[in-house]
Amino acid sequence: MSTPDTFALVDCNNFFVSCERLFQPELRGKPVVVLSNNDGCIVSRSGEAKKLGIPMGGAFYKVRDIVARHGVCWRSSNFSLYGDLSQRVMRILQSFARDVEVYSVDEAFLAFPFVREDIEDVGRLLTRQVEMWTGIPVSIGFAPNKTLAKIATDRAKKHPAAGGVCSLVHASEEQRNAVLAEVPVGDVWGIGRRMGPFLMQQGIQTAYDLKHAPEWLVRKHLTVQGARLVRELRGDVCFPLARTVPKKTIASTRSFRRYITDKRELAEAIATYVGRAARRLRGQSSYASLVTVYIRTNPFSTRYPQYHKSATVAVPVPTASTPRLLTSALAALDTIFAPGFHYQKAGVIFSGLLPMHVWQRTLWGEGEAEQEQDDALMRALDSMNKKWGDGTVFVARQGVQQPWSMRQDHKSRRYTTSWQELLHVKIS
DNA sequence: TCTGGGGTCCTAGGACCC
DNA sequence: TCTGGGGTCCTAGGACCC
Repeated sequence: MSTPDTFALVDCNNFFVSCERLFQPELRGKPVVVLSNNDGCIVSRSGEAKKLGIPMGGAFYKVRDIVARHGVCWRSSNFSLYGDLSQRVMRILQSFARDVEVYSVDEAFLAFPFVREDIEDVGRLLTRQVEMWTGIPVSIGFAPNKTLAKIATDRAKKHPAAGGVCSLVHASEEQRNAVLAEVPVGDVWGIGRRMGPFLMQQGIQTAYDLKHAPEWLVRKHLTVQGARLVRELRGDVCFPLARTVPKKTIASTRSFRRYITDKRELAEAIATYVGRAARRLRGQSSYASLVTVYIRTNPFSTRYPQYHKSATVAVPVPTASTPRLLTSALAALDTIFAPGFHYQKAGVIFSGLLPMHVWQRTLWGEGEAEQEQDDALMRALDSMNKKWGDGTVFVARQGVQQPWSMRQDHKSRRYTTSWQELLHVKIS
């Protein structure tokens, strides 16, 4: 594939809040926030909530007073709803461009093999279409590469008069420089918490400064990824559109509703996470060869002593079988568990993933029958859970009560993915 | 009382080999 | 007396993203 001539980034505005508003019109025009798992952090804010100074990613309990004073509405996160709406948006984008990279739940890069004069009209058509068909407002930025498209999209959001569209495709060098000079260096895609302040210290305040950073500084202090980023600011293409490839690691981690001190409860949580991650592993037709388990106390706590540890074990034979992966995970837990601590979070990570068919081809018959049996059993389990709902069949070790499972006090219904929770509309 | 979850990529440093 | 150095592979951990 030759290098595309135009890149676009489509970004859903306040995505989780927009999803909640779609089915709860009473939330429109009000300050709204959506919280992370366990109702811990703020992960999405409406424009009204941003204006109140509620920080993105901040701890919810720290802004309780603002919430009370201004009547801010809040919702626990509802990922099955967001995932479903995300897919609908992405399908529409795929009808606009052949090359689409779904970058995250609320963002996608598009590539076009042409440069057109009327690209902003295309953008307006696209944003209208998405909003009309899904109810989700989006912004779009066009540019000659991904890094600049990201900047264009941010600009589109800041200047709503332009209809949620911004293009840097036809901008002259001077115009582009003027735009870059308004972007703080820390807001550039790929410059984070550590590099941002460091670059500022070096006198590099804006994206424009970074674009013109001296070569020695780029080589000495930026990673290869950082050097590519600088080249993209200059207009080169260093980050091509990525194809959808299988994940290299699959993780399931959660913090608990309350502290766990009991090893048996910790094992229940681990078993639950193994089940969840193993299902996603099978979803991409992979086997895992390594299982990592980690446990930790609350790093913010000053009341209790700190402890965190992880262990990685190789499974005897790469597998996607929940019970076999669980055996390895519990063995790993045995090596790291220490009594007397208040555990706040645990996680399971599968790595060393390989495609099932590749593995099976290299198998020499040894263990093949067992593996086929495992796979058949898991297929049956997955299809039952798909048919009758999650949690119909599970490994007993997961526990039934799960008193440690996460807190979600203000969760909206699964309007689009659960028959029991479908939106009922009265037609008179 | 209460601070998320799931990823990718890169680098440094140790082990090992010749 | 004087005890190398370069390459590769692996892993842990950091930085960054949404």
